[in-house]
Amino acid sequence: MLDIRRIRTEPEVVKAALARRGVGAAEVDHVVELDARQRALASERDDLRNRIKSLSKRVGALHKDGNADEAGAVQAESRALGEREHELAEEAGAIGASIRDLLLSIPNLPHPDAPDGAGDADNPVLRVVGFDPDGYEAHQRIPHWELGPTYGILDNERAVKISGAMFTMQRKGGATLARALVQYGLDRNADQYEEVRPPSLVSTETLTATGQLPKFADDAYSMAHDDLWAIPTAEVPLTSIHRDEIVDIAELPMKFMAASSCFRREAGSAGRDTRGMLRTHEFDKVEVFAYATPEQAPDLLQDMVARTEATIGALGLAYRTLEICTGDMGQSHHRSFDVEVYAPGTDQWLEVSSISWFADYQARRGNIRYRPGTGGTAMVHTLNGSALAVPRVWAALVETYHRADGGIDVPEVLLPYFRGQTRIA
RNA sequence: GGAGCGGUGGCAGAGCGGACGAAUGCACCGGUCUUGAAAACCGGCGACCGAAAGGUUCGAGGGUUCGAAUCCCUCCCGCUCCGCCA
Repeated sequence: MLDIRRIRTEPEVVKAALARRGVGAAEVDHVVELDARQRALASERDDLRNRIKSLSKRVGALHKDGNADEAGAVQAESRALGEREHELAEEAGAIGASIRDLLLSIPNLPHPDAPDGAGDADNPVLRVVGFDPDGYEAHQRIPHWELGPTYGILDNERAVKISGAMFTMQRKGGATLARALVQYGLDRNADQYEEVRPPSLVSTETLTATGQLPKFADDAYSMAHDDLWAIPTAEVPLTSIHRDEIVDIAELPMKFMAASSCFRREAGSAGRDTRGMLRTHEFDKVEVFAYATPEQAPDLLQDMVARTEATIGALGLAYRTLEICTGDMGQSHHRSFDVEVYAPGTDQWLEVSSISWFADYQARRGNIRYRPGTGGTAMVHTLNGSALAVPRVWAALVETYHRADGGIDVPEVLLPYFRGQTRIA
């Protein structure tokens, strides 16, 4: 959510920033217009309330003096004002609600340094690490959706029987690999991040704070009987840990990490990149998250990117890092980077991490504040990133570590999680 | 799910129709004193909207009233007991 005061005082700046994302100005103009009306009504309403208050005090005083007649007259006057006040309050409230609805749908402003672009094709590649296109053998060029069933470590046919299309099931070493990656992802960040095991089902309010609602309700699973949604990422509950609180500036930055299942309906993407483990309705992910001051945020963002790169690199996988251009940013993003891993069998760069700085966009939705020390309160900044998203890393590992003589090796850094085994299969 | 009790400022906790944005204590921030600190004493101290005047805010939303933290209704949350359960 953008700051309404900013929209009010510099609408042209806001519109120009939104234009970089390809977003039109109609909503901004509408907000400005509604805001002016709302404030005029509120002012009139407040004036009436003030008069009603003074009249009521006089009624009390008059009764005390035994002057019942005059008290009755004042009561009648106050009652009339009250009717008008009620109308004004209702109208102002309704306009206020539409303003909020509009604000919730307007995306965040991109960072000045974020590259301009129309879509994902315009995301600049910042660096490519460990990639040699000719460095892969024929046995590494077999996609994981073939290797998986061959070695009995991926059983999607039965996952579909159990739950439907786009669900996966890992077995034996494949299941161990999925769980090992979760543990590994947490261990890589335990030096600085507090581990959290958050709820997987959250309220509408919680899902609204991060930006999934109201606009992207179709992308999330919801419970029929309760006001609950299945989380699409641990970012959602982590962001709401301090919702509606004023956090102590001395504790910033506050860093959390969590492993969770992530649930996504993937509405509209059926049949796209859905083979094997590429896109599934449920997957595991380790997420890192921080509340920070605006000053702390840029360095934290870079640190999160560096951590993810190191985590992937240590697995012996090739990866590349892209910055997300204005045309490809998520609604809540201020500045964003993706890390993609190379899967030789699939022969694709697979997005395994998205690391983003949200500025105060989510904090305003969630009312998460701190005291900057210059008087008053300010919204915190939020950042988060995938430390390790399991399925695509799983795919890249299985393909990369497939051996010429059969079998799949366990990457060295994952050996501690494999109960003494050195083979995934 | 049923019964009972309860939700008030950062925390604890009074108030239960009329000057209540709300006593008191703790915490916090200034000051006096002190070499410094503690103690003591003095003063300050919620948030939100608004340029200001002013308004909002006692779990949320409705209602009664000239006037609601206080009365009524609905909902949400917590605690205790019962039921069910990994």
